[in-house]
Amino acid sequence: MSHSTSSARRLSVVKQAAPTGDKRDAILRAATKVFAQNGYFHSQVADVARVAGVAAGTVYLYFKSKDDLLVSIFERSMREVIDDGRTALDGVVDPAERLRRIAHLHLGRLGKDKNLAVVFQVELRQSVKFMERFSETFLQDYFKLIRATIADGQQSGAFRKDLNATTATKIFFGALDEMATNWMLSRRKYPLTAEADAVVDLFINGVGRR
Amino acid sequence: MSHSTSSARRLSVVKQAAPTGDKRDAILRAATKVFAQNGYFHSQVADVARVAGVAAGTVYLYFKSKDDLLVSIFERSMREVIDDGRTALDGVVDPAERLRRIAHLHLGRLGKDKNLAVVFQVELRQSVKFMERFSETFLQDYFKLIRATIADGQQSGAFRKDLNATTATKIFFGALDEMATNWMLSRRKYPLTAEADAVVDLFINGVGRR
DNA sequence: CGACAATGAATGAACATTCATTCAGTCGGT
DNA sequence: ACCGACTGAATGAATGTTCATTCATTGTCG
Repeated sequence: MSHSTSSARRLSVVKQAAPTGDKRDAILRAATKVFAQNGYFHSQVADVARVAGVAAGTVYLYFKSKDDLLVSIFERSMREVIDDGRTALDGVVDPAERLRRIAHLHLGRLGKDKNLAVVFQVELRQSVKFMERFSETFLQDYFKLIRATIADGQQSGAFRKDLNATTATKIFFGALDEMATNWMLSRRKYPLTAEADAVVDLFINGVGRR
Repeated sequence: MSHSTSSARRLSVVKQAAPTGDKRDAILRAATKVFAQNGYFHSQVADVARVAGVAAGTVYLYFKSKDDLLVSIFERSMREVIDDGRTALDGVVDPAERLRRIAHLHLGRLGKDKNLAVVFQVELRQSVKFMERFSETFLQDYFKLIRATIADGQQSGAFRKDLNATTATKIFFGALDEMATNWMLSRRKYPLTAEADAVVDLFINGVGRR
C-alpha cells in the first residue's frame, strides 16, 4: 500500500497547505487518540505516524522522543486551560461562584474530548516519576488557586473557619477528578459538565440535612 | 554465588520451613516494591526475582506472566480488604458512622504500606483496559456499598434527599482517592488516616457556614 | 540547481519467556 | 545404616520478539 498518493497524485497539495505547525498538530492529535486507545506503553510510534498520515521518521522531526509526545499533549492542553481560566475567573470575587466556574472549566475541558480525558486521567499517571513532575508544575498552581479561593471564603465568613483549607482543596479536586474518571470509563454518554453544579453544591452544603 | 547454602550447609532446613506459598508471597512482596519504585513497565521480571531472592525462571513457576503479578497483587489485597470491611462494618447502622468506618478502612489500608499505595494509586491504572476490569469487579461493589449507605441516610432523614446518591458516592470516593494519592506523592510523613474524619465531616457538613 | 521536508527500511537494544540442566531431598531395597 | 534411582523445584543462559530511533535516499519546492 503506497499510502498518501494511492489514486490521485496531485492531491498532495491539499496536505501541504500549511507547512509546519499543521503537521505537528496532526501528530499530536493522532498521539492523543492512539495513546487513549491502546495506552501509552502499548502504543507504537509507527501507529501514531500512520494515524497522523506521516511516516515514522517524520515524528522525530517534530518531537524528540515518544515521551516528548506525551509531555507535549499535556503542555499544550495546559496552556489552553490556563488561558481559558484567566478569562473565566477574571473579576469574579464571590468564592462560591469562583468554585462553580472552576468546576465548569475543569469538567468542560475534559468533557469536550474523551481521548484527551483518557490521556489526562490515565496515561499521564503512568509512573510516580511523571506524576511528581505533573504535580510539581501544573497541579501545584491549580491547587493554590483552589486553596486561595477557599481561604478567601473563610476570611469573608462565607465558609467555615474550623477546617483545614488544604484538606478541603484536596477534597474538591478529588471530587472533580473522580467525576472525570468515572465519565471517561462510563459507557453512557452524559455531558460531564452536568455534574459540576452538584459537586459544588455538595462541597458547600454537605449531604447532612440542614 | 551459590545462594542458599553459602556458608553452613545444613541451614537450608530453615529456608524450607514452609514449602510453598512462602515463596509465592516473597515474590509478590518483591513485585509490589519493584513496581512501586520503577513503575510497572520499567520494571523487569529479573529485578522482581532478584529482590525476592530467586531466579528469573522461578517467577514463572508461581505466576503465569508479568501481568499476572500485577493482577495478583490486586486480588490478594482486595481479599484482605473485603474481610476487614465485613468485620468493621458489622452491626453498625448509623450512616454517618458507617461512612466514617469506610473512610478509616480505606485510608488505613493504603496508609499502612506506601508501596502498596503506589501500586493501587498509580500502577493499577496503567490502561483503560485494566481500569475497566478493576472498576467492574472491585470498584463496582465498593461503590454499591457506599451508595447504599448514603441512600440509607437519605431514607432515615439524616441526609438531604435532594441530591443524587450516585453523584454523592463518586464525590466521597473521589475525596478519599485524592487523599491517598496526595499522601503517596508527598514527601512529608503524616499518617494518612488522620485525614479520614475531616473527609467525612466535610462530606456531611460542607464548607459552607451553618 | 540547491535546500530542506519527508520517507521507511535497517539497526540494535531491551526484555519477557523458555527449557535443558542442576541438585537437594526422599524412598525402597539391601 | 548405606546406596542408588528418582523427583521436581529452582536455575539462568539462550532465544526470539518487539519496537524506538536513525539515516541514506527520495521528492518537492522556490
